[in-house]
Amino acid sequence: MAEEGTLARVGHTDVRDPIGEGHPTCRLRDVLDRVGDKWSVLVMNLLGDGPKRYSELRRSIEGISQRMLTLTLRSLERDGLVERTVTPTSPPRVDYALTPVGQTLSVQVSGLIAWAEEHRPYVATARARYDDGSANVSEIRPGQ
Amino acid sequence: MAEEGTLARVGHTDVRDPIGEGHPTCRLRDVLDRVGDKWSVLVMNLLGDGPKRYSELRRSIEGISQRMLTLTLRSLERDGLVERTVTPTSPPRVDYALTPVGQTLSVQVSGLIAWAEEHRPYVATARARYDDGSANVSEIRPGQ
DNA sequence: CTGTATCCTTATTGATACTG
DNA sequence: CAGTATCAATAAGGATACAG
Repeated sequence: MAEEGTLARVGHTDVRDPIGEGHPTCRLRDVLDRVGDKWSVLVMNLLGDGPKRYSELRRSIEGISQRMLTLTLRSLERDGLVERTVTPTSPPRVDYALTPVGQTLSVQVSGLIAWAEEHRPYVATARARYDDGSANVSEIRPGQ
Repeated sequence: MAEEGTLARVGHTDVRDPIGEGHPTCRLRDVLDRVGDKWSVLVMNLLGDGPKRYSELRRSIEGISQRMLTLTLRSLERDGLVERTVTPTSPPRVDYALTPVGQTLSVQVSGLIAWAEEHRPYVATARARYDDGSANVSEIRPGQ
């Protein structure tokens, strides 16, 4: 799925699955791709607090480009996870909100985020330990 | 983070955060990257059923290359999420298992997967509807 | 069996400029 | 304000060959 000449969709495999019919891997791939791109979860999480305008999202996320915000939003909209509401006023106004189903996903996402916050110190320590002791071999349990 | 000349680590930002100190975005990025790569979650999920050998994982995942399996496993090990046990027998044997903390993550992952399975039909429908009606403009609520 | 090293292709993201 | 179009850079992933 390359950029076909215009704003392309964010990641996400198509509805047809690439490997085989009911292969368990494929079922999973769907969500993982949905949650796996760089911005979707961040956007979903923000929208979890309530509807927001395009510009609000843009400011809140900080590192995101217009391109990626639009791409992410479109993709979420396509999957029925967020709803886009255009108010064609003088400077146009567009609001985004989680759909009911989108909210159920955002609950899962929150769980993930909670896990992250709780275990970040552990992971940081583990990484330091790993990166440190990568040279010596004493972790293969010498006396066994 | 490019491939530095050898098997490089899978995704994952470093411990230092790239934007700013306590920026909320960065906290999240940690997990999202962990869960966001193509194979980590699949591996964690398999290991959720109990320890498995390298070759078992390889067969179970189907589309994965040796390279990516090793990369993923190393990365998970580095973060203290899986434990690697080498048995230096004649044909070497290596087992991988979730650590206690790894199991807590796998619980979150399961939630995500459950969500996926439950809402896949909805998402598929939403996509079809979106892709279909992309041409006409009647969704901007003409009568408002 | 369990990896590692390379090379190569493609996917993803960012920067920038421009439009209704 | 809320996008879209292009182009360029990078990162991720796969294929293949080789090694302990």
